[in-house]
Amino acid sequence: MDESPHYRPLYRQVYDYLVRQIADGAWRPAEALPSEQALAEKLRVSQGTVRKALDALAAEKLIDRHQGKGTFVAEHTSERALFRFFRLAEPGGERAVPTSEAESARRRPAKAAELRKLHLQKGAQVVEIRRTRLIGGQPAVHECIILPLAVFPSIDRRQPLPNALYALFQQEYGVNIVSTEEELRADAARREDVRHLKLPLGAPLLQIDRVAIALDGSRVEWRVSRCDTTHLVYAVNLS
Amino acid sequence: MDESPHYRPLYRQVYDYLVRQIADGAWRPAEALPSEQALAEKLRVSQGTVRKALDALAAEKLIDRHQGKGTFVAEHTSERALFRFFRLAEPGGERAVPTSEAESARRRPAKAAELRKLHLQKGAQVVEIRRTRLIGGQPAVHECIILPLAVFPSIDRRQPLPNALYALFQQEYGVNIVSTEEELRADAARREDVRHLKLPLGAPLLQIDRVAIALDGSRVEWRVSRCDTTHLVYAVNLS
DNA sequence: GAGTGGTCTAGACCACGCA
DNA sequence: GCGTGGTCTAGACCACTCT
Repeated sequence: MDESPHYRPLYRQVYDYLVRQIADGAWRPAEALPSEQALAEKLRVSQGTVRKALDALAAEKLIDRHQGKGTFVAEHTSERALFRFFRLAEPGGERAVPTSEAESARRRPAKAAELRKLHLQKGAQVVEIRRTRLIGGQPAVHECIILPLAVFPSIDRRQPLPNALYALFQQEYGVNIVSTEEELRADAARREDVRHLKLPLGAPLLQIDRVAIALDGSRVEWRVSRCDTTHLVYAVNLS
Repeated sequence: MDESPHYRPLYRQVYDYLVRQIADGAWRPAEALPSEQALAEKLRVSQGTVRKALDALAAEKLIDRHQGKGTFVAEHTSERALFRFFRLAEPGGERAVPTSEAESARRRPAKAAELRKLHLQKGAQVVEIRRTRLIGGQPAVHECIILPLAVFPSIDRRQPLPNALYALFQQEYGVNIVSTEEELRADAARREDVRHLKLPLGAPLLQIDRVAIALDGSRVEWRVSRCDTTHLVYAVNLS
């Protein structure tokens, strides 16, 4: 494996090695990794040590393991991505499924706030995507998405964009979203919101400010969603 | 251990046994459990099997483990409970710390919605607590908390209530809150909100509807918080 | 030094998916 | 029946805390 001045357990080194391999695309999404035994022999450690590393990866949903079948790179299918990061639901439970419309994308230099949010260098280019999302045929969310052009080259030329952007990020750009940081607040509908969401001016809406973080820790998306929560709720389960 | 018709791995049986022990208060919060070796001998399993069960408990934050010291029942100190389940923060990061004022508690029969939310039987008594919470000296949240009287006997006579209710639940009633289900929506300030939160009528506010779930899976608290998010945000990190 | 949890190993056997 | 991951064991050694 590798040597470092500070002590790092063997299984941790195996873990880091595997994360790097996945991030570098050594195995495609949904493709099988080598078996525990094969990895153990290749890395010259015991099978138990490999297993501990793989269990950690599975806990973070980076891989899927199936007894009798093998270990696979987790795939950001649109259903999974929606279920994992899209939190709007009917009050009481059922997860809501959105469709998109009225989409636009354009590239431009990043503004100061965007440089800060995405940890970009001055002068960086971004793509701004705006779209309205419908739930049950009704406009429910309008969102503004900022992406660094350097991470997603020419993504602005790729219209229409799929409903689940994170699946596109993974499949076409090799970018795995592993976590998000969100800030929620209530705000009053502005003229712009009235236009997008058929709400009265000043009506309360829920604003979700999200930064998405990739496998390598970089901040690759800033998304501000303004949601009509008359018929929907944002559902969180903490534990 | 025990026998059941369906297959349950040994470590799972050890896990269930330990959960039951903790739920029954076999060890007080912050008290040490027996060592891995001692548990292994008592339960007639290998140390590795006990370890796997303990690791799972630690992952769910039911116990704390410290190399060289031992394994301890996790304690819901007020700081920890606030950090874990109180999500209001300054925009950008710093977690906000609330104080309470204008508190009231009274017992009464549960209403229909409360029976449903808390899975109570008709005729059950509940305690309704209302309080305003200040952040930085300013009223920021008004909440209405519904508790089943059967679970928290005489809790209505215990005023003033501590800021962190979940620590009280654990220490005085043996009730460990392990998870919550929340639904968030934006709403317009009503007359009642104006009185509590110094907001203009109709101003947007964030409503958090939370059910808290105890170690045994029972639903032991329904809390509706109405928050002024002019200066605060609700922060969520998903992964 | 004694006792705790943490790491690592080697090997046996079980449960599952598939051909 | 073979190969996969899942469980379980026994034992060695390491790292940390406390006395």
